[in-house]
Amino acid sequence: MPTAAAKQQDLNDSQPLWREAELRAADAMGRLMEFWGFRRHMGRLWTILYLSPEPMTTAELSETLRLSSSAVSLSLAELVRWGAVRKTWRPGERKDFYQAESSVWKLLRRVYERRELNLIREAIEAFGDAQEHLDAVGSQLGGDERRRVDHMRKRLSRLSALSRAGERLVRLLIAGRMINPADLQSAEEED
Amino acid sequence: MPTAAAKQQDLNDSQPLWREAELRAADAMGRLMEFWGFRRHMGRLWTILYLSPEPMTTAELSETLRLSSSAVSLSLAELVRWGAVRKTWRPGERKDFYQAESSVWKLLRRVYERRELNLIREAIEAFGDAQEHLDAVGSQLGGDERRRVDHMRKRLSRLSALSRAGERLVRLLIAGRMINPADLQSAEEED
DNA sequence: CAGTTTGTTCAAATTTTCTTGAACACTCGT
DNA sequence: ACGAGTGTTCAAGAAAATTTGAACAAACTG
Repeated sequence: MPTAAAKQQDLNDSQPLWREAELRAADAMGRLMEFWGFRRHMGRLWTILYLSPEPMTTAELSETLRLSSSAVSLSLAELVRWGAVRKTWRPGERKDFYQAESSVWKLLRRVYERRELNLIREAIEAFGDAQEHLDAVGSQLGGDERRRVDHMRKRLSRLSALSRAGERLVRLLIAGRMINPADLQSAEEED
Repeated sequence: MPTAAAKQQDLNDSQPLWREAELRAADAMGRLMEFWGFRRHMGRLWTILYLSPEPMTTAELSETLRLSSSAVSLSLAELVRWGAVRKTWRPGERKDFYQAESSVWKLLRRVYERRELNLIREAIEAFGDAQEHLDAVGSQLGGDERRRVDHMRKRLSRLSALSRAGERLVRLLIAGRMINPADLQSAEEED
């Protein structure tokens, strides 16, 4: 019976020569995606598909990355929902084949549109709520309390201005238009 | 003995009227920060300090957010490392006081500089390694294998170009200069 | 229609991350 | 130097997430 080490060696031997390069790229993308708030396997799977000239099956993917078929199924489904991967089929084959959406720019845009924009909008809303709340109680107060609330009001309106500026920037990004980061800078200066 | 609900009510009653607004804003920022890969408490604590006209002590912070003193200490220390919060002291007081860095733009820039830029650089390096690896094995092959490796080479060089374009964009952002997202778009078109 | 093959869902198990209270360390005033 | 008041570190416990194998479901074949 072969030892575990020997088995591992066999595995290495049976891999195509370019497997190593493929895995390094996949890992790099996995780290990027994980950092960006996605499952790491989404980045890894997408990269394998992106580097492959042919669509691949779940079996090939799970073999390449040594993932269970359920992990592959889960992450692929999410990639499909994000439009990062498409299913295709081949005449005479019953399996599903997957291929990567190859325009990274398109994908970036979609994520900013669906996810980041939403996040910012929620923040804008929350800051707005907080401001309303302050306005409601502010009038009842005097003295120290009043000064305190006035300070909060100024700061909150800066946060609101900043987040609205952020929203505009993301919109511009999505539209592929020029962005001026100085807009953020000035959003918190005006008073 | 008061019930738990009654205790909670007492607590509510003893809070200043603006506490609710403060907490809403803090929570919104906590969500943003958590999404952005930081501890959620960092966003919450920073916001409380940002809204306060006076520097605050750890005791006040832990009371406001109902956090253990160790949680406060941990997150504050990290905020200090990021330059998002500064310690100050008052004559005659032994406690540490904390105040928020109030320029959000400065903070954004620092994070992009220290963290995102680094992340992209690591990815660029990894893609570069993968390319070298491919070049090393590519020459030994022929036929199908050769075609396969050529395809990978094209795709990898696109990933490299994209990540280098990303690095340039982040640099521009940090410098506060205009950014053209179309640079990303064109980075993956040229072949 | 029975039997395969393939894909998805689910709950349990594992791993990772977060939170906390207690122990430790440090500083200052007496 | 001692003791009170602060702040930090650490290990244990709690919570959250990821991962997996197995059960289930769906689609096709003969």
